[in-house]
Amino acid sequence: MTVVTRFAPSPTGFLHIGGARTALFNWLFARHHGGRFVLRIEDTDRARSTPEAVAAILDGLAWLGLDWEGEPVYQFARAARHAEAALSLLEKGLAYRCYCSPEELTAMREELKAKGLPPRYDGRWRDRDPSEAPEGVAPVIRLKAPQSGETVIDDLVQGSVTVANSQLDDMILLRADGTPTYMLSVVVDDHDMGITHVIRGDDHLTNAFRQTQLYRALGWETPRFAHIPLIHGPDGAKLSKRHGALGAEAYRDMGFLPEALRNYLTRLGWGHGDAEIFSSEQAAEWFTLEGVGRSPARFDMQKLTALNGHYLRTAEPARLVEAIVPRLEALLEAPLDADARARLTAGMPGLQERAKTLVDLAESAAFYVRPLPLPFEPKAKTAVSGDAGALLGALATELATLEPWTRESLEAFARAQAEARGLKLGQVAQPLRAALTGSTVSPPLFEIMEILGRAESLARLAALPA
RNA sequence: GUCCCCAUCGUCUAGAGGCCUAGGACAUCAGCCUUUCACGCUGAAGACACGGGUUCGAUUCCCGUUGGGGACGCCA
Repeated sequence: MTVVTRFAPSPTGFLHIGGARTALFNWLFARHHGGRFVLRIEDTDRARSTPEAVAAILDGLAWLGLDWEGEPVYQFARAARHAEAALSLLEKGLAYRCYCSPEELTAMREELKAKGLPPRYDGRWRDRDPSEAPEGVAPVIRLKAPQSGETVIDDLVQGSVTVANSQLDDMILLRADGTPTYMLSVVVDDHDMGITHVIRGDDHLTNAFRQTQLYRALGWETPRFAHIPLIHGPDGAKLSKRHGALGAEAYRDMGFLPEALRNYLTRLGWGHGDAEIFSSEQAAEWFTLEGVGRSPARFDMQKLTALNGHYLRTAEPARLVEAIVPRLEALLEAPLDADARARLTAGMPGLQERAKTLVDLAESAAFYVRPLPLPFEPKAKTAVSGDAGALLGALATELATLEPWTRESLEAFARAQAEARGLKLGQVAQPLRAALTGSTVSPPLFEIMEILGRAESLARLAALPA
């Protein structure tokens, strides 16, 4: 049997990080088994679903590199099929019409709650004769769920979980307006799409019981369930927008690489021995549901950042240049010319070694492409003032005729100058660094000078702040 | 409130009864490297929530307590 997994987001917002991980686990599981990973857009809530949200989710998945097979299934388009399933249940006496108004149900819940009882539908229309139906009220269709016994799900992550059927009420299948509810749609779609493994957030665990009842009523075999633990914020509470329940594109904008986020998310709630850094191909080879933990995990920006630093250091320089050019152009409010790009390309190895995110990378690369005069950080300004100013003037004179202009000879020059003046190398190098970059932090000085070239270096030495 | 789930360093985790003097990673601290910052390297500190069982022996199995989380919609 071919494994078929799915990711089924509702398009009411962006692809948040928890959803991204759910998609990732489904993708990994399918790949591990040589199966298929498909997408279904759960857009049956017409009031809240938007095409923008669909686009955001698809973009997020694409950016993360989670490719799905075929075209996404739009759930709303299958409403007629869902209704047909509910009607078939009605015919078989496995479902019934309920004429309660929403107000009546709210009152029922509040009354039960006040008594300290669980807020459930009491089944008042379950066995009532349809002839008692009130005039002008459109009924909903409810499943005639078993009232005794228990429902057990054999979850691939959580193990065997049992709930008493008395805890579950008769769920609504079809709304008064004839549209299907989520419970019905999910079951029908998962069945029709041939989904073999439903891997989703733990918050759906209780839904699995109701869905199991529905599968039984419909006479269908249930898929295997795997409810993965939720991701929490740094404070252990449910992940909110304040923490990191941001869209995937927010992580992209913060300068994270998709492979870093994939690696991090894979490791969150899943482990394979001591493995920490691995490709997605490797992860797919290793990925099993047995490796998924059962407790919720907190989202840790620092670890993601550290991982991102690793992937940044090992990335292709050319790719990183392309990634930061738009950021730099936005920063400088001007397009970069070929000369600027050449400097970035030459300087990238030294730059990427030091960056943690693409945002850092762009910031630290900016000095290579800024027009003069350079903006100076306070510390850098201090570093080129006073005695250092005179020193830089003297060095500039010597530098004008230094041959050759290579990092090796520049270093030899700086060492010789330092020795001749009774200074430490750092006392010569720091003022130069500050003068050439406007900062006290940069890639190796002589590498910078070589890349900048003699003319630019001298121009910078001549354009120091007052 | 009812039901369900969870529980190893600050965080993510390894651990499937003796291999545990509980391992790794991030973060933290100290040092080395060094023209700055990173990287890298070395070292330090740091956890089995608690209480009962079961067993010759429990981090590992069972029960309870406590703590955390989730679900209880004509939302998905």
